[in-house]
Amino acid sequence: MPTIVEVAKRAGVSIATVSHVIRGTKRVTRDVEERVRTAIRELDYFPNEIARSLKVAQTRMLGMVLPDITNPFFPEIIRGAEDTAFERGYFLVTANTDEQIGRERRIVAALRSYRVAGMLLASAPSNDASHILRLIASGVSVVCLDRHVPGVPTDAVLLDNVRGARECVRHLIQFGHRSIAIITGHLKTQTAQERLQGYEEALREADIPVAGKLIFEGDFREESGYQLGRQLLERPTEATAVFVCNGVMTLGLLKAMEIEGVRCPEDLSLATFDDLTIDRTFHPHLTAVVQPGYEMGARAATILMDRIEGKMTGPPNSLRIVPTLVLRESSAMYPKAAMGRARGRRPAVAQRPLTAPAKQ
Amino acid sequence: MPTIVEVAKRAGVSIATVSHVIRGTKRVTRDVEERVRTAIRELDYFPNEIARSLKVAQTRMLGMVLPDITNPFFPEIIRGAEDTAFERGYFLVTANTDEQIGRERRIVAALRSYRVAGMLLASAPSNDASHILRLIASGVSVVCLDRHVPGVPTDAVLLDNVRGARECVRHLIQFGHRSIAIITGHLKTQTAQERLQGYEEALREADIPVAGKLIFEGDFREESGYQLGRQLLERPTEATAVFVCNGVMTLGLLKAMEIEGVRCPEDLSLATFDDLTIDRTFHPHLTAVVQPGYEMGARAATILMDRIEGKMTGPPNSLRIVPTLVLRESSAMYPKAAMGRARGRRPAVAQRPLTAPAKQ
DNA sequence: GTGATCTGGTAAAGCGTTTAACCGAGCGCC
DNA sequence: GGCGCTCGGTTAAACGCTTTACCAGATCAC
Repeated sequence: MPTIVEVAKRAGVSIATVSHVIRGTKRVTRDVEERVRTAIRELDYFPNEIARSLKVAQTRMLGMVLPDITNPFFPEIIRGAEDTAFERGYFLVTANTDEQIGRERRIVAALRSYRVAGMLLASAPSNDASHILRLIASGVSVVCLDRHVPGVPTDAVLLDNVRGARECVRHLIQFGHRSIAIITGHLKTQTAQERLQGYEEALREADIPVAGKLIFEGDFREESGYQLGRQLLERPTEATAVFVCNGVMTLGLLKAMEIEGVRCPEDLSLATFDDLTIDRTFHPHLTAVVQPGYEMGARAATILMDRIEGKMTGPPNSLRIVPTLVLRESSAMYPKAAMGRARGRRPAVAQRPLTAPAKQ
Repeated sequence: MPTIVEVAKRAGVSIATVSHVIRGTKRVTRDVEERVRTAIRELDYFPNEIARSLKVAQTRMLGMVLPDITNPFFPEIIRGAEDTAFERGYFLVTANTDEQIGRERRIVAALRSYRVAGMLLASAPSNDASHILRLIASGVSVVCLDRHVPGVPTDAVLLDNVRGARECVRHLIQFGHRSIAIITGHLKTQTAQERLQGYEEALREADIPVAGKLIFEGDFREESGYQLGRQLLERPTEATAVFVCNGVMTLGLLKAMEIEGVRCPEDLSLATFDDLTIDRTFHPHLTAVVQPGYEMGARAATILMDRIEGKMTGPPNSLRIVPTLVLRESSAMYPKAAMGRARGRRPAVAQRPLTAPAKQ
C-alpha cells in the first residue's frame, strides 16, 4: 500500500505539497497539482486516515452503541444517523450490548481506545454509570438516544413517551373503553415509567380510577407479552382494551389471544407503542404510536457532530420527539354495537380480513 | 486524555515498560507491574489504538458494507458477524449502500482510508467491479456475503438458493399443485437467477412444463410484489400456488390478495423465501425457506479473520449455507378438498385464525 | 534599482505507540 | 574470581501523516 512519500517521489515534489493538494490547504500551481493527482491515481493511493487521525488527534468515527440491532426499532435509527454522518464525512462504528451492562462497558472501553470522536448511546439499564461519566470527563461527546443515562448530564434525543401513551389511551377512552389494561416494560426503565405515566394521566383526565390489577409489568420482550397476555386473558378481569408498551410484546399478546380464542378487536381492543411496519400486511392492522426512528437517529447524529465541531455549545439539553398515533383496525368502539360507527373514523381501513371468509 | 508517557512518569518507569505490561510482551517484576497498573487506573488511561494501528500497520476494524440494514434479513447477519468479531477483538464499521454502486464506491474508498483489516461485502449489482479488484490488489481481505461480485475471486458465504427454491417448489408439487407461479427478483442478480433455477428444476423433476406466463420478474421490493400480485391475480392464469422469491415481495403480494379478495391458502397457496419472524404472529403463517442469517454472518466473519491472521490460506472458496424449509399454513393441499389431510403434516399449526370467528 | 510583499514550495517536528537492540546487575559454575 | 547467562528494564527509531516556520524567487511601488 503506497504512502504519501511514494506519491511525492513520483510527482517530484515534497510530501508537504502532496498533503496540501489533497487537503486543499495551500495554493499550488496547476502543473504541480496535475502531477500530484496523476501520481495518486497511478499508484492507487489512499491517504492513511489512521496516520492523519493520530496527527490531528481526532478521528471521524462515531461510536453507536445499541442494545440490539435485531430489534426492528433500531435499524431505522441507525440509518438516520448513518446517512447524516456520512454526509459530513463521519463513519459509524456499531456495537450491540444485548442490554448487558458488562458488555456495554467493554464496548465503551474499546470505542474509547479507538478514540471515536463521539458516541451515540442507548445505554443498558444499570445503577452504575461510572463508565459513561469517565467517558465524558475524558472529553468525548456523547448524546443519548431513546433513553437517558440517569444522573449523567448529556444531550439526548428522546421520545415524548408520556404524550404518546397519553394520546393513545385517550383514543381508547374516546372509543368508549373505561376498563383499559396496560402491559408495561420493566418499570425500572425510564421509558416504561413514562409510558405508564401517560396511561395514568389519560385515565385521570377522564375520571377513571387507575386499577392496580389492570397494570401488568413486563420487560419489553415478546415472551413477557405472551405470558402477561395469558394472565390477563385467563383472569376474569373486565378489560375491554389493552395498551401495550411496545411492539414485540404486542406480538406476544396476539399469540396469547389466538390461543385463548380472543378476537381482536371484537373481543378486545388493542393499541400499542411501536410501529412494526410489517404488520400492515397482516391482520389485525394495529393501532399504534409510531416513533420516527430515522428522524431520531438523524437528529442525534447532527447534535453529536455539532458538539464535536464546536458548532454547538452550552449545557446539554434533551430533545423530545413527538410520536404519531395511527389509528387502525385493532382498536374498536365499545360497546361492540357501536363498531360500525367507529369504523368510519379510521384513516386506514381494512378491505377484507384475509383469513376470514371472503364473502360473508 | 492521558498518554503512555504520563503513565510511565507516574509509575516511574519507561514507556516501553508500560507498553510491555499492557501487551504482556515481556516479563516484569510484580512491583513494577503493580505500579503501572495503578497509574493506569488512577489516570483512567486507555491505550490509543490509533497510534498502535499506525505502528503495527494493522487495524482491528472490519468493514461491513450492506445494501440496507433496514431490510430485516441483514441485522441478523450483522449480529452474527459482530458477536464473532468482538470475541476476537475486532470491531465492525458498518455502512449502507442502498444498492447504489456509486455510494458503494465512496464507502469502500472511505473504508480503505481507514485501513480496515478486512471487509464483509454484500455488493450492489453493477458491471464494474474495479473498486473491489483494486481493494483486493491493495491487500485487503474481503469476503462476500449473500452474493458474489461477478468476476472477482473472493471467499464468499452464500445461500444455496437453488436448493432452497427447489425444495420449496417441490413441497408445493407434493401438495398436489401443478400450476405454480413464481415472483422473482431482478433477473440480473445472481440470487434471483438461482432461485428461478431451483424453481425450474423442481418443475422439470415432476415433468411439469415451465410456463413463461407463470414467471413474474420483480425486483425484491414490496411494491413489485404488490404490482405483480395484482397482475397475477387479475389475469386469468390458472395458478393454484405461488412461490415468491423473498419476504418483502410476499408482503406486497398479500396486500394484493387482500384487495382482490383472494384467500390464502384456500384460494391460493403461498411459499416464500425469507422468514420474517414477525409473521408468525399474524395470519397466514407463511411457509418459508429460512436463511440462517446469524450463522452466515458468523461464518463470514470467521473466514475473514482467519484470512487476516493468516490462519487460512490458499485460493478463495465459497461456502454454501443450506436453508431450511419450514412448512406453515400458507401452503395447502390441492385440490382444496384435501386440505384436512394436509394440515396434519404441518409442524407449525395455527390454533385458530385470529380475525375469523372464534367458534364456527 | 531597491526594499517590501507576495507566492509557491520545502524542511522538520511531532502525534502515541511498538519493538529491536542494548545494557547493567545478579547469579551459578568451574 | 572471571565468564557467560538470564532477567528486568531502557533507548531510540519508526509508522504516515499535518502543519508551522522558513526560504528563494518573482513582483511591485516608488
